[in-house]
Amino acid sequence: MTNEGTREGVEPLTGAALTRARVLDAAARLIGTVGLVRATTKQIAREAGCSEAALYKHFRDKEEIFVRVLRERAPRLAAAVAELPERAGQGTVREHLEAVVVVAVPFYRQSFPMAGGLLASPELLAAHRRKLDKAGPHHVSSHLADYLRAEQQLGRVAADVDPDAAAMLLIGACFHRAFLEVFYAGEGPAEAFRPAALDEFAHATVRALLGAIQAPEA
Amino acid sequence: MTNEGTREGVEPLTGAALTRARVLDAAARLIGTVGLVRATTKQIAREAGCSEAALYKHFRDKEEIFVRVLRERAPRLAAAVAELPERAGQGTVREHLEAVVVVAVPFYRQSFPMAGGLLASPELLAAHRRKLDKAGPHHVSSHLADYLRAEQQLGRVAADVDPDAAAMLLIGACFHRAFLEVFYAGEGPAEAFRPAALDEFAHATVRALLGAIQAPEA
DNA sequence: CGATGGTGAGTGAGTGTTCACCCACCTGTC
DNA sequence: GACAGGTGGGTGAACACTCACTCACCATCG
Repeated sequence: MTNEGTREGVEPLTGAALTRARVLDAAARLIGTVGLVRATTKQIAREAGCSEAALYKHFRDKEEIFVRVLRERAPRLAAAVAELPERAGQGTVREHLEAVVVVAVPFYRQSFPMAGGLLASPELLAAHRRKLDKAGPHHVSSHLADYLRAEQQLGRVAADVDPDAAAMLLIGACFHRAFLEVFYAGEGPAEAFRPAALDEFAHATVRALLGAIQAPEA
Repeated sequence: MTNEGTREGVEPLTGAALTRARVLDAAARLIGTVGLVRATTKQIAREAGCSEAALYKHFRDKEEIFVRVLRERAPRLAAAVAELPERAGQGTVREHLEAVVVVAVPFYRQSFPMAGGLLASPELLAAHRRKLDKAGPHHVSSHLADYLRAEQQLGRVAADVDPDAAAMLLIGACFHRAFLEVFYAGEGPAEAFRPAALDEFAHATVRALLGAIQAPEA
């Protein structure tokens, strides 16, 4: 219980904050391994090395633990994409879009087990939605569309393209890919969904988006 | 076993089959309204107008009810897309792709609440995955890719396009769109996700996929 | 024909288990 | 000694599922 930064060294987390962090880590780990429905208060407490009652010294209820995990432990996808418009004109469009894919797929993969629990329970979903003022899931594609619009004005993206539709295509592909990775975790047509294939996926997907699919004469 | 329509006359479903159908309808309705976690055996029985025990005369356990709902009540998206390759060369590519969008989005929208419950519970997911021999979710995009390949051989789709990546883009957009519709059901930026907008979405998305996004000189 | 027994559908009243959550109490630190 | 942080033990509620039983129906047979 006495804690100098002996073990972590970098982070001088004191008792209370340390326990809080351990609870969030435990919850995140359990959600990823055994799923949201088996991530019970008893399991979280055991994994965090404290009692069930201790959870309620730091969080109002179980739902708040999950909300905090989603907000404090998830990669900041929306924020990363929101910075893209500023980079318009630098590097290549292809590089930026591939970077989005490489960030977005793991983010969605990690978020799916938790989001799944929300989709299965409209009341949880409504509660969570209210807390996501400007970080809602639709902002990812809309920020990406903003970036494409900026590149359009710079002439690096064709003028007759609908930025919203193009952004939806790319983000949707990442979203679907992440779903398939979770769905076939460990089994199924795994060779296509192994993490090492992410770079290939990013390359092929961005290439398809950038290219024309319609034959010249058709 | 003997089944004349003596009582109903109009309804070919007699006692046992009727109850079974009512249970599946009730379960599907509850999943869509109160969510999977609140779709308890008690609620299903009440909604179906029978006792809880009666459920177990027709289904081994609760999980089997959900599996049957998913298999017998959901639109057959994979089957519909699987027929596409035969239609290569007929009509226009645009028409076929827009038709896919119009079918896929409602399908995914309806499936999300149930799939969400699966994602939140790896054991349910594994059980369900085993029963989906050739109807797994990755078949949708792979069948669509087959169709694009067929059109490619007919010269109606550019030869240098990766059919798998293009299919993933379109299906992914539908998948993501359906997710957003469920997530923002009733609230949020609803104007963009109203059902009436589905045709516009299909048109814009397919147009973006068919067009080139990269400027000629870049 | 009418008694007998088998059968599938259905039920009310439970079963054991698991869950989120909480109370009374302890303990180290300012 | 006040108090934040932490605990063991418990609580009522909800859950999926079961049990012993009823009832309607039907085939068989004395």
